[in-house]
Amino acid sequence: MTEQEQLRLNARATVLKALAHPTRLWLLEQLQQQEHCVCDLTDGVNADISTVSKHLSVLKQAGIISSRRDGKQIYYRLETPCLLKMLSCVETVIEKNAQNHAELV
Amino acid sequence: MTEQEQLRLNARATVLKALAHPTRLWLLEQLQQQEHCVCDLTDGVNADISTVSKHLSVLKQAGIISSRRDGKQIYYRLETPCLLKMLSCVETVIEKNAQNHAELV
DNA sequence: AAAACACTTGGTCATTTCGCCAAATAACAA
DNA sequence: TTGTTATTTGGCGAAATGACCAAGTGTTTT
Repeated sequence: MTEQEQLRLNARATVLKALAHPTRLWLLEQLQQQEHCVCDLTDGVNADISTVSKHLSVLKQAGIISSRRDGKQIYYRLETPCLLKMLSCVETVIEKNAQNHAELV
Repeated sequence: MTEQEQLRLNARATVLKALAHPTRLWLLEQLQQQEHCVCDLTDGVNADISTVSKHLSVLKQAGIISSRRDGKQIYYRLETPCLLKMLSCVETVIEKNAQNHAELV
């Protein structure tokens, strides 16, 4: 693995790490159709507001979402909609796993 | 977030977490064309054999790769080739980030 | 059977992640 | 200005992750 490759793979891993959390995946699904403020999003998640805020911050840091302030609220928006579509392949893995597991029973 | 949703998102997050490591991404790229034994793969990674073996085990556990024994060696194979293709969207995020960063300078 | 080879597993330690609470900031309202 | 609402940030403890070394397993060679 060259240093060049190392950098490239680090960048990819960073984005994937940001995606790799159930709450963050849920947040992204909420943002798929339209932007939302933190208060909207907090309602659906069973977690502290500060926790949600930090998850959003992770996604923003990774460049997956962006934010804008409107009065007291901050609205988050999905920047790269293909990310959610791309998960169809992840779904393939999961279905395959379920099949394999079923075969073993 | 319903319990149903929770389970679905956990499954996705598990697969994404398995992908979210530079060394594991590198291993997957090696496996893209053909299967390889651990010794092949260890050569390219600057890490202990046991470390590589554990990374492969994570990928296998997630159902991303599979393995077969041939004599003394164990060969790993990519089970879901679409995973690597899907990373093109991750690449989009990275490029966008690079642009944004450039604009700020 | 003993040695050598290829790999995995267990143990340990350092680092990171996650979730909550409390405190800080930012915008608006009274 | 003081208070209120919306959100972020800092700090802390618990849990997960990652890397190495050493020991264990399975296979072939001698």
